[in-house]
Amino acid sequence: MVRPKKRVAKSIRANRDAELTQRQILDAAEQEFARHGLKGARMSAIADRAQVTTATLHYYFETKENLYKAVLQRPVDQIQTTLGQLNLDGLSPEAALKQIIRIAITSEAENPQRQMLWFQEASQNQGGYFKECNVLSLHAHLLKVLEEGIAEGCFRPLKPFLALTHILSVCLFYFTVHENWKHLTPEVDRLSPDQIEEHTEAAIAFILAAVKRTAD
Amino acid sequence: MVRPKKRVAKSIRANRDAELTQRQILDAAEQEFARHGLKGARMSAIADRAQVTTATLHYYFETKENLYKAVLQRPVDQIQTTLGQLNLDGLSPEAALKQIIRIAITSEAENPQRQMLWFQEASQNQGGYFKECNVLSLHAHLLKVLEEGIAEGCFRPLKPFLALTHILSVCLFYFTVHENWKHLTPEVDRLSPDQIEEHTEAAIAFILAAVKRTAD
DNA sequence: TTACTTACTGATTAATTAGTCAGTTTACAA
DNA sequence: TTGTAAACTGACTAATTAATCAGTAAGTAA
Repeated sequence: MVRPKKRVAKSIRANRDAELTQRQILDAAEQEFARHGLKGARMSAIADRAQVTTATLHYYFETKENLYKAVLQRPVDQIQTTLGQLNLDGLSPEAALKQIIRIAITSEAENPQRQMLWFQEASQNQGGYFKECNVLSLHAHLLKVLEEGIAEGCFRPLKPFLALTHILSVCLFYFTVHENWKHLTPEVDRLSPDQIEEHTEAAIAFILAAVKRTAD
Repeated sequence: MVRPKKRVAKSIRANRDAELTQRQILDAAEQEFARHGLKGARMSAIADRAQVTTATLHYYFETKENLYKAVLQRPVDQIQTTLGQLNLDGLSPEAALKQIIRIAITSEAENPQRQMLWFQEASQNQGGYFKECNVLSLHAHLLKVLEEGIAEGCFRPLKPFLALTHILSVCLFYFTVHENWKHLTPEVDRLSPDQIEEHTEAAIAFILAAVKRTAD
């Protein structure tokens, strides 16, 4: 005798808003993938954080890998938007550089976990998912400013690409290591607005001093 | 009727050297954990790379977590040794700083994948396994040099801890992003000795210019 | 009210993965 | 040669995990 299964009624998700649900899933997935990478991330952890079941994850994104790709796509789009608003025309190389430093730090501060997403992707999957999209337009702007400044003589005769690396280092490494330094000085919240402002000012002073031609 | 199992004879591992085997396992595990973190790493991948079976991994290290801890311990011991040979007495702050920059870059260049090991640990496990050990003795040296230089007036009046961060950024971020920049300029091997030497020289020039008091 | 579509889930399956263990091979001492 | 301990493995188990799918609740239009 086969007893038909009786399911209990569900209340669950009040919203029933496909767009909102997907955004919640992507937010949760971004956290999880940033922490654990593609392989290390757990669909169940993402589902829990997004307050849905794993079946819902598959309903919207089919596979874990698709969800991962969707997560990677978001910051790309966002950076593209940010840079669309950027206009450096008419600024001196020095002023333009200051502007770029501020933008780099600000956009990183908004999503500090994306650092790790980016590094995980490069180290685990050889950056395959990033290959085609040019996230690197900020780099292009910076490189142009550096080359102009060197040509005009207001910057030292730097090697442009190494200088680019070192400048971005100063801006971004702060966020890369902030987790590592939590256990050094647990009382300081290095992601608080005023700590980030201090970092920004110090970074500008540091970088400007490093690249500007000294009076001779 | 029970047919008793006959196992075929094995040649396999010629060496049969416990110490060597363990080192091979640790090397393989360091690569795998650096790429994928604790959760994402696969015991089978480690076993394959080390040319042993997963049973051997458990024979020597019991659990995945123990193996992970053993992997983390090695760099700690190694850095401790390196710093034991360091002597900055009698050097000017500027010369001492140059020395520290060279050491930081050199030791990072020897094991560029350890960057990720370190970051993975911080982001995945809140740096729990690192808490008790003071890997940070290089930081202590650097901080001391900076404070002396500021006090003597040969460095600008920097905030010591932010300056420390920015200096280490310039030295280390190069290795953090080198995977990300492979797909930008695939033809350049940024880990080759001469590329690293270029980075070192540029980093020294950059940092010194950034911290030194300008003639006034 | 009814018919239909979309959003979402519980329960289950198939595949992967850490961990176990009895047993085999090698080195070496007596 | 024999005995013994250490090094190592093949074959297995238990647990975890991604993926599936039939089915249910909610919205919507006729």
